[in-house]
Amino acid sequence: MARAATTSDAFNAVAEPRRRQILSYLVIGERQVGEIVAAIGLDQPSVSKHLGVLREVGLVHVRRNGRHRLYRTNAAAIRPLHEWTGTFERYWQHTLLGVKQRAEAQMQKNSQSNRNAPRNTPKEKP
Amino acid sequence: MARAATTSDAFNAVAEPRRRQILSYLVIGERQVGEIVAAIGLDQPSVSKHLGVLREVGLVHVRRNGRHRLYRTNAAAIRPLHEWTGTFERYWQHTLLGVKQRAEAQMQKNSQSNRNAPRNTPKEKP
DNA sequence: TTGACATATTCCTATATGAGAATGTAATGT
DNA sequence: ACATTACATTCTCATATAGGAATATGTCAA
Repeated sequence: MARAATTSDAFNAVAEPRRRQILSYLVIGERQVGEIVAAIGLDQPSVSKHLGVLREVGLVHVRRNGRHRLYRTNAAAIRPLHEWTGTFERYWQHTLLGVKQRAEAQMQKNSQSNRNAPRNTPKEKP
Repeated sequence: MARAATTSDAFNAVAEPRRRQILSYLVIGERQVGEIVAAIGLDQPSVSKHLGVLREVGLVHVRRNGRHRLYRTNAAAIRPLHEWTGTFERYWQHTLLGVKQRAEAQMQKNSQSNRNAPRNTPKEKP
């Protein structure tokens, strides 16, 4: 069997980086395709195709307004992904730090208002 | 350009359902490949290949023990996915219910200890 | 050494991309 | 009616699977 279709579920649809970009962009509010094209920096047909995939799995909603189409992110469709990844939360909390150290880190965070916080988990050695 | 490799990042690796199954199974603790094969119900070579993908993106760790290899989920590698999906949280909270109704739902949840809670977001009309 | 067991890798093939180019379609203005 | 604007769709192609079958590698036991 080949790889599952990108339209088979939200997990597959979101695997493509440009589609994640589009979703992040469209969560702020409705935008027409031309705006997305300008914001993402991809040609119009490619954007339309990505929007087609997102539409098919329900990750975006469309509304027609004259000759424009207004897209917006359907955040609710992302929720299952958040919940699945969330089932691992209690495990990664115990991965790198001991309980005591995490408590200290928490206090730091509370007092220092968390500036320059790294966005992602640091890469691990291969 | 073709589709990005499954090994290009955690998003792509996790798009495959069997790999998600494997990750959920291996988060409990170390298991050897034979156990995974039995638990997942897929032939051994396929499981080995899925494990190879998960290894390459750092979603699992391996340890050799005699002729067995003990795999376990590296939950920390799932965290970036949880965080990305989490950026949409405040939007889906306002999708279906008004503030008042959500408050009521919250009280119900607190008093009733949440039995028979649905696992996923219900499907939407096509 | 030889054999058995546990995993990994290679080869094969049908299928599905994502981007680029070209074209189709619908709505609006004049 | 016609040109223009705003999107969507179709076609082509290089590339990457996922699974099945077969085979290779590595480790222990006798």
